[in-house]
Amino acid sequence: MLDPEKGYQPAAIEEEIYRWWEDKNLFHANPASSKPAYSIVIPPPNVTGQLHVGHALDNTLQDILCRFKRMQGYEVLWMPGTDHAGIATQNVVERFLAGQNISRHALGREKFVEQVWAWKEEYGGKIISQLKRLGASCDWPRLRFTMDEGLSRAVREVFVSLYEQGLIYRGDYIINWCPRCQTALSDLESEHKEIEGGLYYIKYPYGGDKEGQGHIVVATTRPETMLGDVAVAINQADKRYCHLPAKQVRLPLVGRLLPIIYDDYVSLEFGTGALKVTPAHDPNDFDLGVRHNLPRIKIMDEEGRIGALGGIYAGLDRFEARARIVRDLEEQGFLLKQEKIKHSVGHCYRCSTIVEPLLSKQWFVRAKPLAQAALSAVEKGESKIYPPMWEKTYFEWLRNIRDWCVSRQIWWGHRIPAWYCDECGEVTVARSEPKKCPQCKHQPLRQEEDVLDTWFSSALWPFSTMGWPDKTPELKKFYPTSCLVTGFDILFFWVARMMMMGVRFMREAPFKDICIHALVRDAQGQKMSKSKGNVMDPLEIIDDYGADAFRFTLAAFAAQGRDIKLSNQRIAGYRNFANKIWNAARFAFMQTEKTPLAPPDLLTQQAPLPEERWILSRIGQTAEQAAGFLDEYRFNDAAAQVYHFIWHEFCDWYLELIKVALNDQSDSRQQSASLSRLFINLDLSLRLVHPFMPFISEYLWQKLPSPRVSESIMHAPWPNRALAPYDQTAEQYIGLMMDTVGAVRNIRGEMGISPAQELDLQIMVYDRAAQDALLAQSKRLKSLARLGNILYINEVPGLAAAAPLAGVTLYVPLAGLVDVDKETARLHKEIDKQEKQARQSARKLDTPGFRNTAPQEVIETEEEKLRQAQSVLKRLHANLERLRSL
RNA sequence: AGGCACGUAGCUCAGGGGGAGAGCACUACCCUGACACGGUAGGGGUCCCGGGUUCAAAUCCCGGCGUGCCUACCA
Repeated sequence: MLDPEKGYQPAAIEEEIYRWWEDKNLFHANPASSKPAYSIVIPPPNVTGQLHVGHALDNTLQDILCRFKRMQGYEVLWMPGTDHAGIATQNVVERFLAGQNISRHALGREKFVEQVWAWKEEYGGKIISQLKRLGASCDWPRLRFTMDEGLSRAVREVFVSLYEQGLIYRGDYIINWCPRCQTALSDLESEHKEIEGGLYYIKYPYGGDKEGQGHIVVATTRPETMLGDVAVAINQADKRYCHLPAKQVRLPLVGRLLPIIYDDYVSLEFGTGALKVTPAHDPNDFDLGVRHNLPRIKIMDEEGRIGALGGIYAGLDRFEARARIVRDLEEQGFLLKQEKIKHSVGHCYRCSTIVEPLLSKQWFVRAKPLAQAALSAVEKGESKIYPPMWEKTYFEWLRNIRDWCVSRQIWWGHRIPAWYCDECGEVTVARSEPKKCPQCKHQPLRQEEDVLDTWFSSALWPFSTMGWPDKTPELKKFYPTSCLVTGFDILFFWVARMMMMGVRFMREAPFKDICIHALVRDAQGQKMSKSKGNVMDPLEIIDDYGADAFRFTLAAFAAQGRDIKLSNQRIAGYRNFANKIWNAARFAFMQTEKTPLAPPDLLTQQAPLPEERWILSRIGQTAEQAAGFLDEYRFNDAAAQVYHFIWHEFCDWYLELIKVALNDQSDSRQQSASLSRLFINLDLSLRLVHPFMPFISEYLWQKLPSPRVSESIMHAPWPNRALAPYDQTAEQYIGLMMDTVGAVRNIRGEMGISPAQELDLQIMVYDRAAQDALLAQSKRLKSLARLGNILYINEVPGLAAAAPLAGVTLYVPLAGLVDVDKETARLHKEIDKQEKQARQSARKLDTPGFRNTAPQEVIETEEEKLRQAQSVLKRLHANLERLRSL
């Protein structure tokens, strides 16, 4: 049945098991169910995406929760879907077309969008099938896409109603512009990175009637923007500029006269205290311009080139222009000095091009009122964030939120439902395309070319996927969702905005809990990236170790608030764990070949053995604790609990103990009863494993010869105290026995007595209950500790080795078993050897040349050797002591 | 610049006012009829440093040092 030669072979069963689950429709969530609801919406991966370890972590955690809650009797909806991922996808397809020498512009908008759809049809399913390999139990027939019919309707509905409520507006503001992607970006999409740049000090000579009588020095990192300067600003409190001779300066290279203005915004510390003001190309200067009513001179175009207003520099790329202007300033004596400076500069989060702050007409969402509601939902505890430290970050961002630029000058996305009348200039925002202008009746109207930020549709995900704006049974049953599981990297991009939209349009926060997990890194703690070549492919990991082992590793690592350092070594460890489970089950199955299962009435007649009561008690305890941990999203603690239970309680003790009864041919009734109970306990134990390791647990569960409570382990109840009652007596009995066996084994190991050698044991008892407990266990005690006779005594015999326990002291008579003289001689020899080793290592470490010249590893080896030798010495001396006492 | 986290065994990390823990790695012995992807036993730590609170601090507080991350409109 289970091939003993090869051990557990995950690849052989995973696909089959998954197909069976799908065929049986076991992931389906029924909104009409009377069970309590539990729901999660998947963070939709990009349609063009490949499954990476981040997805694997995220979805493993969600799957663990879903499977756990299903077993606890909830009607579970795990809503799957994919995201159209505006700029990212457009870039991918653009690059693909570029490979065929086709440019997006040559193709035209309509054809290009067709191409993207075709791309999506071809590759969009890839990540879904990859999620299936992970074991994700999503309700796949519900699969949604942010640009499908229903979700697009939700997007239009939200946009129009926000517009009607005055929460969406269009206007000229400074936005982040990516000259490569040729689109506006939101503040979040501009990633600040520290880079080395130049700080240029430029002389602006006094102008007007003070022409040629000195100058003011301004400092800038972007000298090319001076072409758009309209003023120089100083702080009134700045003593250096108390008595300026002039009210104007002349702009070098250009010759324009600029007013000197005064504003508190200008820092006294930075640069020279004088600030050049360029309202069309800097967000602060823009604000200054508004305050002081300054003109806006836009000198750069959308491709990052100097425009017509840039005079002789027109047509130059922004960085060429910078170099040219610096050169010209220098030649003409305007450049005072330049220094190197480290400063943070915005980069496009999709293509890493340096973002240009640009004056542009865009659509904005008024964020403050929406943010306020999202804020108070968490403050009031309507939604809880785990771990709580993220709350602060969440609050901080929402409190300082700025309006959200939602228009993008790309083609792939939801086209903004606004129409322009070229006749009268009227703008119409509507749910469906208006035939003619409502003002002047002109037709046809021209639709807005821009599309929405991809995060706009993601923000609606928790309710749009459930059919909103219709009132669907799904919304009624499953909204708000129980939990959102995601990485902290999209806390603002996505989580905060879902909160904003959810509270606004559903009047209820979209999640009861928000579980924020960390990032997956490589074994050295480096962020995985293609350029570093340290990317681990989840599919390769699954091929090598199995999905279960991979999942368990992720869960075991998912400690709150700490990044995950993934290593193959660790995954191999949990692969071994899967194998352990496999072999434990194999042991049970093998017993059926020689022992019949007990009929039901025999099970009621035959009282359970202490170890059977004990393991049941442990199952209950493990189930309880693991459940508690999962409810607090402490996946690592839950996983550790299950791991320890299976390996170190179920396998190490229960299986070893029960072998005694299973092999006792003199009592076939007990054999049968114990075998049947073994399967019951295996059944319950597999359930504890199932959320973490769904494949192996289902496979083995299906093979159980005993009757099962449900078609799949997926719907087998999570063990509780009713199924696995607490048994204090059994826990005490077995605990004492475990200690006793351990003590005997310790003596055996330390004294170098062969495991095959049968030992006698003398027990001195101070506690009557302990004696009774041990007496009752003597058969199993003999088997596990390989004992001959057990003797209960009242006084200390002359020749013995002792190990004290609670209530008893154990003596193992060693006369005749250990040749004291021979063993002593051996130990002395060994000690000499270790001392020599230690001296050698110590000497090497002491040699100055050694330390200075040797590579790090050599030193570590010597230190390791020294440490090792010292610890061995310590132990050898202890054993000598012991021998002397014999 | 501000904020948040972290510093515990060789490595990766739990824990958290009174006994210093796990997994892996390491050492020794064992191919014992579930499993060598295994078993049994064992070694190993100034819990970053300095102060304070306390009968008691790895744990709480303050201050350092170090590391990582996030936010930000300082030219």
